[in-house]
Amino acid sequence: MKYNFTDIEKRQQKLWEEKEIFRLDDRSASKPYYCLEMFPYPSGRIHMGHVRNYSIGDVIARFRKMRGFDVLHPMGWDAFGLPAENAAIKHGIHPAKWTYENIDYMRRQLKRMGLSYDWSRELATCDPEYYRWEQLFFIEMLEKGLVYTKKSKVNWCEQCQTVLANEQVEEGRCWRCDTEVEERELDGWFFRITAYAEELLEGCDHLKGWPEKVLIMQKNWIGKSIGAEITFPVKGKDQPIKVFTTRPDTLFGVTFMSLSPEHPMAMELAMGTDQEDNVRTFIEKWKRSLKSERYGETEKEGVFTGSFALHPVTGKEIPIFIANFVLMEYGTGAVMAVPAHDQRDFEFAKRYHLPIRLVILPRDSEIDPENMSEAWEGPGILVNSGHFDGMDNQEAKKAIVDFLEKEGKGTPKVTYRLRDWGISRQRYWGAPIPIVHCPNCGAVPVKKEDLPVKLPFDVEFDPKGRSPLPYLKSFYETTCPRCGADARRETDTMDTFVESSWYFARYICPDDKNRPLDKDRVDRWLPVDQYIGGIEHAILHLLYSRFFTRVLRDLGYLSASEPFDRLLTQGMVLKDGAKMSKSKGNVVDPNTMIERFGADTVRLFILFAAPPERDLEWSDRGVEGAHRFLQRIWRLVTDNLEDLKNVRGKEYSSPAQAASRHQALKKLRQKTHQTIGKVTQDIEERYHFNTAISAVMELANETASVLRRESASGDSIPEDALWPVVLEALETILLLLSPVVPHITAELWTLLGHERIISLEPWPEADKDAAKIDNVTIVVQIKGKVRGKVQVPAGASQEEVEAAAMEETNVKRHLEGKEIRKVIYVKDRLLNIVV
RNA sequence: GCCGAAGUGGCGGAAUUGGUAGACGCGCUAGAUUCAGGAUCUAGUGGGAGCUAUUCCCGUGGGAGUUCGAAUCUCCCCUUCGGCACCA
Repeated sequence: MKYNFTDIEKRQQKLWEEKEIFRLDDRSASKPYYCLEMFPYPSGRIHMGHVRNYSIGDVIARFRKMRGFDVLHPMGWDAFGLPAENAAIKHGIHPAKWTYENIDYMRRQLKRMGLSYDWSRELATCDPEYYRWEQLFFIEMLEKGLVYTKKSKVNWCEQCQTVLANEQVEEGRCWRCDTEVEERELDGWFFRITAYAEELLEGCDHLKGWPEKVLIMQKNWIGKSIGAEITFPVKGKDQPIKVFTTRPDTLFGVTFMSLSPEHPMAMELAMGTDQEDNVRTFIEKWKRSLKSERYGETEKEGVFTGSFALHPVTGKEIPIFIANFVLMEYGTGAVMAVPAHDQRDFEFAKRYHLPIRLVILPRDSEIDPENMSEAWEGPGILVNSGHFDGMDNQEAKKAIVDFLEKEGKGTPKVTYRLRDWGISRQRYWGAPIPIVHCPNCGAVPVKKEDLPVKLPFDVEFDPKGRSPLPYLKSFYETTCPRCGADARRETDTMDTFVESSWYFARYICPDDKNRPLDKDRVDRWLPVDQYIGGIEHAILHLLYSRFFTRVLRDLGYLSASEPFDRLLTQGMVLKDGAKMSKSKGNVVDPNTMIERFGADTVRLFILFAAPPERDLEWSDRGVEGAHRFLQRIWRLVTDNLEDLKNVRGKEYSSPAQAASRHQALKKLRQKTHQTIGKVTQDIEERYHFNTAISAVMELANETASVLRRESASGDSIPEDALWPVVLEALETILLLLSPVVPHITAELWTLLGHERIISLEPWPEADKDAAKIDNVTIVVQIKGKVRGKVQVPAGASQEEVEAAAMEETNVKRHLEGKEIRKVIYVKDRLLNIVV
């Protein structure tokens, strides 16, 4: 019988669909398990990254199901986004049509992979029935003060004709098209993610099932700094300048002050001084410079303002500079400069010949205050610091802030790097922001009962790429929900990351027409037990989802604080050492591979070639190898089908009895049950599918070798003993492999005469007695070098093993004339004799 | 610059807690089968030495250390990848 994977896969998939075996009734589940993979953007067709992502998720979902869990395993589409609009401009096809056609095609592709999704829960985020709820959240967040609008400097991508969030700018470039980002002043809507900064940071410590790497990236992104805000009076002015510092201990080392060129007082300080022209020139030059020129480590430059601040403790005059390296967005836009203990201030002081005043003396290294070559940023003892002298600098931080606070000159302060999430996009293909701009009332939310604000379909696309919405009268012309006056509808749409920040919750109740989330149902399933996706979302999507979950919790929609209990970040799929991409021409198309080898082979290869978190090198030879293995399994069952089927009909020995009748069978049975243990552990605890698969390969090899020896040496093993043990081994192989290669195992399972679909079978349990090893090989080392091996019964005492070891000729040879000083014995493993 | 991860045969990788380094697969070599190729099967496959023995030496990026014993722990260095990047 030939392994006709095309027919088999088609037939099995049809059967699963007809019998709805992966459909879940979430309300009657007694052992809920939520397995989720990041949903795809319907870009056209799936790529190997998707294949890997979904194969990993499918093994976990199928495994859990066989372990008796009620598995929620949904799939949907992250369907809003710019490529759809670009396609519209380029090919004249409507974004909706383009998107839904892609969804249809990609859904077929996913189905061909044999993934165990409950397709009845499928959703697309561009569906008004989906985004209407998001508009509702927006309004409720607005009511709670979690949404606000402001005019601000934003990241603008000219190519995409839209604003980008901070998280979407990578090295000063657009995350999507790599265009250099410009700065623009624009009105925009913001989600107050900073209100949750502390909670999001603190939450990282409880996400035990997340990779450390992702948590560190999130923590860094939130960027908490503990310090103080200190007020410096300005000589001859009423208004003081506030600075933020994490080093209040260095307060007495302040010799000047640096302001950002964007600081509101920058120009004012220079007015009327002889520095006025210099400062104006400097600021103007800075404003003209590109963001990319300011970015990174550029030469420190600045200009004196002509004004002086007064040291809050000593009252000494401190020159105020404008400096190119001071960021307006962080802290207060002004810094107290301590050149002796901050490298940037040090470089600046050197360049402009400003005094350097040492106030922290390191304990063990010598510093010559006259000839410092770099700032000392380490710990030490305070000097030149008035009555704080002699104090440890860590203690001094608190002491000085306490002192300033008492004097009314400073307060403890915590600052975060995280900025609020700008969600306005000047794009068409997104969820409309449910706001109306009224000349009398200002920005007014749409009435909840009027939701959704539907995205209009009959639009003309602008070849320059601008959104058509601001030009579409029928859309923007409206009346104020509050006063009824003629008003203009908001024409920006929401960042598509908003949709993906809560889709995992909607999958639980996609059928609910009356509310976004049914709390009772949602609370049973969230957080997601296992989430799987690419590392590229380490900050973006994963941070936004964590934020959104907390918002929904505080709006009363659900109880969870975290969306994802465990997170698995899979590595990339590479070809010839590089990420697959059209421009490099190293793309391997999943379709081609599935046609040539079948979905099972592709799944098997991709899971076998590397552990999931690591990058995976695509290898055509490796795929052939995976296919060969499946062929072997196929033959192993079909070549012996009659004998195997006979086992149940005839009065054969039970596997346990049969094993006791022949050594080779005992060994095979032992291997069978050991493999169950190993595979279960590898999948359940470690997600190391590669080693799980290799363990099954070993069992298959052992089974084949028993059969081969049997046929070669005639009838040394009685049939009624052989076949029960071989059948047990083969059925175990099928069950253990079924989450990985569901089609071939299902087919063979049926051929062996089983009525029930293999995916509905319980996961095998290892028989501890059968798996037990009775003889172990103990390594005998002499001074840590292997000199021999001895066979002893498992659990043998040190005396027994020593006695056996002394019989070994090679061991004897090495011990000759030497004195045994010490013997180390590790039970069932090794004996080390030290001479 | 800072933070993090990784470095093991010709290749992908294994070694879960410090205890036989190289499981499993790919590739390669030889043989069987075959008209041939492919497929399949069998045996071998880290390097070196060798009185061919149940042998010895070397070997997990490099160097030191801890230990009876280190791919695994500690310190220093090198390389690659990822993240952040003047965050006061």
